[in-house]
Amino acid sequence: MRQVAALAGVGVKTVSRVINNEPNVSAATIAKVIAAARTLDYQPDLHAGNLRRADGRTRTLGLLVSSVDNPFAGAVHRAVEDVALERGVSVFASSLDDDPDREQAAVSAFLRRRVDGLILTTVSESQAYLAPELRRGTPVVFVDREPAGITSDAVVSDNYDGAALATRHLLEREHRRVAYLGDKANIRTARERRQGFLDELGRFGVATRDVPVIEGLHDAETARLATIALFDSPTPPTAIFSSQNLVTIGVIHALRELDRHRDTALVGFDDVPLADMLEPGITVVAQNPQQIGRVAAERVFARLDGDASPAARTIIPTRLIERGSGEIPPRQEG
Amino acid sequence: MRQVAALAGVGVKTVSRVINNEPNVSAATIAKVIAAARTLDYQPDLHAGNLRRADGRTRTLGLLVSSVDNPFAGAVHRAVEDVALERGVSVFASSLDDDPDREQAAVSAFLRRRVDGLILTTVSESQAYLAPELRRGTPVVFVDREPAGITSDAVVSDNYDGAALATRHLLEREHRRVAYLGDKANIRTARERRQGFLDELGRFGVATRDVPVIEGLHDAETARLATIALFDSPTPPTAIFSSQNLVTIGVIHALRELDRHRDTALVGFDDVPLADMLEPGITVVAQNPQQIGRVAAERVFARLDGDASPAARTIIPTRLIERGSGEIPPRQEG
DNA sequence: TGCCGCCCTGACAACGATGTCATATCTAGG
DNA sequence: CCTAGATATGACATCGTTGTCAGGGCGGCA
Repeated sequence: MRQVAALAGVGVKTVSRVINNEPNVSAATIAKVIAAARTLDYQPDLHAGNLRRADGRTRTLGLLVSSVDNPFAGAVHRAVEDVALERGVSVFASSLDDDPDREQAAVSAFLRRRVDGLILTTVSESQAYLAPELRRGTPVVFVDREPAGITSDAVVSDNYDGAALATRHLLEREHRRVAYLGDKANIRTARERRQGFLDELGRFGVATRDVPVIEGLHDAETARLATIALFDSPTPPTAIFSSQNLVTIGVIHALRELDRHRDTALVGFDDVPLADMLEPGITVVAQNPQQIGRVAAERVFARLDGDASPAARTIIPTRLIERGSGEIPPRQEG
Repeated sequence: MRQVAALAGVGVKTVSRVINNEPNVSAATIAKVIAAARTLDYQPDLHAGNLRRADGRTRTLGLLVSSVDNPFAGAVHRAVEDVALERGVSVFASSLDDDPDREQAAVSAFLRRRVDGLILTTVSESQAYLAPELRRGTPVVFVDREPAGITSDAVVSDNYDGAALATRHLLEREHRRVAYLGDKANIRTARERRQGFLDELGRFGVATRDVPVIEGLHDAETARLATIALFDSPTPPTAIFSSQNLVTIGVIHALRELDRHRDTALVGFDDVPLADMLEPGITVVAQNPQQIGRVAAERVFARLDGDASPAARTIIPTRLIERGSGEIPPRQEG
C-alpha cells in the first residue's frame, strides 16, 4: 500500500479510501490510485486491515466434517460455501476421521486464524472447550451432530424419526428378523437412529432380543465383514437397516458377494451415489445435506448480524426413497 | 496477549517467547505465563504475528476445484489436506463450477488472505493473471488441468494415453461405432482426451467422420439427454467412451432408461462411486485423485522449502479397471 | 471582504504480534 | 571480590492497514 501511495503520489490513507470505496475522494485521485494499484498488482492484505478494522471480521468460516471426501460432507460443504460466497466469505474445511484430537486441533487452528464462525460436525465427548469462544461471541453451529457440554445452535436430520420410518417400512412388509448395522454408539446421532429403530420394533411388538444390533461400524469394510458374519447363522436376517452411508455401501458389497441382494431387504440411512442405478435400487431414508449446510451457514450469518435469540435446534426432515431394495419381501421360512 | 502479560506480571515479549517456545525463559516464568494464558483462554492471533514474522507465512493454502462435492475433487482435497495437516497448514477450498469469473474471484480472495501457495483446477482461458503472483514467489501448482499463458508446476492424469487406452479396449473388442461423449472443448484436459480417442481410432483405421463426437457436456443431465439422442438413429453406437465422471453417470442413466445397458459397451474416464456394484459393473479408466492431491501438495511445500528447479509437469498414470460394461461385445448388425 | 462549512487529503496512533537491542541478574573463573 | 559471559527480561519499533483528527482549499452567503 505504501508503494501504491508513493507511485500515485498520494498518502496511504487516500489509497485506503479508494480501495474501500470510501467517499470524499476526487475522481482524479481515484483514477491515479487505481492505475498505480494495477501496475503494482496490489492486493490488499485482508488480515492487516482486520487488525484495525472496527468489526474485526476476517470474512472467514471454519467447517469441520467427517471427511471432505465423504459425499454427505461434500454436499454440506458446497452449500455452506455457496451461502458464504454471497457474503465474500471464504471457508476453511477440515476432516476429522472421527478423531477427537483432530477436532480440537482443527478448532484451535481455526481460532488462531480468527474465523468469524464455526460450523462443526463434532466427534468428541463434550464440546465444553468451546464455551470461552462462545462467550467471546463467535457463532458456533453444529451440523449433523448435536453439541454436548454446551448450548449452541444445531442443524440436524431427523434421526430418530427417519430411523423409525425406515424400520416401519420394513416391518410393514412383514419382516421380523431385521438387523441393525450402525455407527459407533458414542456418536449421539447413531444412538438416536438406533433408538428410532428399537422403538419402532417395540411398537410392532417385535422382541428386540432376537434382533441383531451391530454397532461400532465405521467404514465400508468393517460393515461388509459384519454383514457377512450376520449371514453365518441358521436364521439370517431377512432385512437390514444400515444407519449410515458408508455402512450401507459395505452392506451392498457383502450382499452381492453372498448373492443375497435379491432376497434380503435393505434400507439405508443417508443417500448413496448411484443408488438408483443398482439392481435392485437401494431404498434409503435420504437426508438433505444441501439444506443442512445452507441453514447452518445462514444461522452463522444471522448470529453475526446480531441475532441474539436463544440457541435453536433446527431439524431437517428426512425422506424415504423407495427404489426396490426396501420392498423385497421376507424369504419364506424353510 | 497484553492481557496475558498483565495477568502473569511479565512483559508482552516474554509471553511471546513462551508461546513460541523460544529459549531463555525461566521455568517459573513459563509456568506463570501458561497459567495466565489458560485462565484467559488465550489463542494467539496467527495473522497479527505474520505481519511481523520473518518468513511471512500464513500457514494457509488455497485450493480451487470444480466443486467440493464432486467425488474426484473431494479425494484431491482430502489428500491435500492430509499433507498440509502434517505441516500445521490449513486449507481454503473453493468451488468453481467452471466459471472463469469465479476462478478469478476465488484466487483474489485467497491472495488477499495471503495464502502461502495455490493448488488450482483452472477453467479460464489463460492464467496469465497469476504471473505477478508467481514472480512474487507464491508457489502455484495446477492439478488436473494444465496452465495456459504462464509456466508453473502441474500434476495431471495421463489424459491422452488414458483415453487411448479406453478406446483401444473397445476397438480390440471389435467395436467400430464408438461414440465419444465429452466435456467442453475449451477445457484442455477434455481436448487431450478427445485427441487420444481420435488418434486411437486412426490407428485402427476407423474413419472418424462416422464417429459421433459429442462435446460440451457438463453435467449428468446434459449427458443423459445427449445419449438418448444418440440412440435416436438408424445406426446407434455399439460402444460409448465417456470422458468424465458426471458424463459417465448421465450415460448410465440413459442406457438404463433405454434398456440398452446390457448390449452397449461403456468405458468411462474417471472412476465413479459404486461402479463395481452396478450390473454390469462400469469399466473405467481410473484416475488417482489421492496421488494427484498428494503430489501437488508436496510440490507446493517443496517450493516453499526453496526448491527452485524449473516448473515440472508430473503425470499420474491412469489404470483401466474392467468391470463388465467395457467388455460387452458389439451387437450383431441386423 | 470575511467567515462558515464542505470537500479532500494526509499525519499519526493503533490493532496484536515479533525482531532488535539494551539492561538487569546470575554464574563461574581468576 | 571483580569481571566476563551467559541467561532472563522488557522497551520500543515495526509489519500493513484503518480510525481519528486536523488542516488546506474553495465556494457561498452575509
